[in-house]
Amino acid sequence: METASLDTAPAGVDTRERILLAAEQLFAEAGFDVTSMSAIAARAGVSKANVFHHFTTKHDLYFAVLRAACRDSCAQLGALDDTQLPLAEGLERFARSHLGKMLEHEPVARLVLRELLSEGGARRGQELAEQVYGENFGRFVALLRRGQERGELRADVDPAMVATLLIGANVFFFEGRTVLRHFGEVDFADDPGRYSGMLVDLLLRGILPAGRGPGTPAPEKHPNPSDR
Amino acid sequence: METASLDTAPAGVDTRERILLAAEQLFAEAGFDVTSMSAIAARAGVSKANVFHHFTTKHDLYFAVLRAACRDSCAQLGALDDTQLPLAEGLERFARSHLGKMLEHEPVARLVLRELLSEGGARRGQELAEQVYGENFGRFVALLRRGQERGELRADVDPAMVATLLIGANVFFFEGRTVLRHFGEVDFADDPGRYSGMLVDLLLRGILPAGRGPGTPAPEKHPNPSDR
DNA sequence: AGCCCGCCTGACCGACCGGTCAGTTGACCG
DNA sequence: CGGTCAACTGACCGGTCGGTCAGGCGGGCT
Repeated sequence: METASLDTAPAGVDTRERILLAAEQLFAEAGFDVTSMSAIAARAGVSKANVFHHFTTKHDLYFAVLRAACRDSCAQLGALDDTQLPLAEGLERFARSHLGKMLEHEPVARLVLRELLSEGGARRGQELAEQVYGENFGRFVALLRRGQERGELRADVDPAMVATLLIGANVFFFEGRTVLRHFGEVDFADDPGRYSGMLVDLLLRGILPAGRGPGTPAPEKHPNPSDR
Repeated sequence: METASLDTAPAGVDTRERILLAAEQLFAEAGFDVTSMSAIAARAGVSKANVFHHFTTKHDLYFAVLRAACRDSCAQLGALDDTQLPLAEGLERFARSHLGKMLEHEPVARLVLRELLSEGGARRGQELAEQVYGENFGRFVALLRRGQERGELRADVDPAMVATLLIGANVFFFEGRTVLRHFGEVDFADDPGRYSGMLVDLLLRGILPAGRGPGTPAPEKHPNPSDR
């Protein structure tokens, strides 16, 4: 059952990943404290003692899940800084991609966001987001800065501020959309494409140099999600 | 000990609020699941059984804390919609006030934000934020819409989107500042006044009608926090 | 063969959880 | 004075938690 002749279980290393998967799902659903090791073991189809055989402690397992999740979710965002797109298009592409990835991997995103609020954010959030997210943030800021040097961005704005604003808008949409949905004034809570469109539209007209409008004076009056 | 002659303990109703206060602090620090009723009782200086005498269940106590917290934090934001300020100033004032209140009542804010991610957000978040935060959001959007009718706001932007973007930026600053602090590119993580200034600057130049700049062509190159 | 060593399990432990209960106190009312 | 009731307490309950332990199993090395 382990000579790799079967399609399901190549070796004992497989159960380790089954445990990781089960833990990721359960942690993301209910959080660290509510999820019990017994439940993880049950979903993974192994004994609880076996979980402790692979991961010395509950926190150890949690960090392993967090690390793997961040690695996966970040690896997919790296392929946009080499493109020499005009800034407007690069921004739009990044915004859509970033929000899309969050929505696509909702459990993991919730897991990471919850970690931010967990008062250990000063310590855990530092080492985690610093190691993993800091890299992507830096790349994004560098992209903006290059655009700024090329004159596509107002000279008196802070690229880091622009990046923070865009990422923050996406994060808030992600975590607040269930509430936004019930605000009568909001009609974009279920349409991330439209949200991204309006977001970069708002952002651009504030970012572009004063006398320098985008190619078309009014690029899209009602940014429709027809490109999806 | 209850004839109101003493300065400390007017009556038995006082312990109820001591319990509420202790619960608010502990829930905000560590979350619902981690906080034990024993710990709440200990901090309140009463027996655990007494806590259960005043609140039938742990969830009951939690909801009481949540309700009181939202009531308090929202009551302070209501006094800005009657002002007939120019839009730019109203925006700036709202942004600063909103972010300030969050930072000022950090434990409560964390408590509410955590509730958003708690997968029951579809139900609890609805009834909670809909009842309490929906009102303020609506007032803010109405303020923007009035400014739009007066021509101070581009006609083709969604006021609800502007409100979402501003509030989202504030929320993200609040929950992310401990991580932002460690990004070398960010130098505003510890200066909410500067953040608000840059935020509305970015927002405004995207909001104002095309041919209609603010009173001064470049209102502030480096928005310094000297007004604090 | 004999041995070893990862992988894995059921049974178990002490600690702590949310919640209950019998009972004490003390103010108020007749 | 006795009776009532809310406020309050210490002791306690069943259950679950994270984590441990002794040992079974089975394949690979010598």
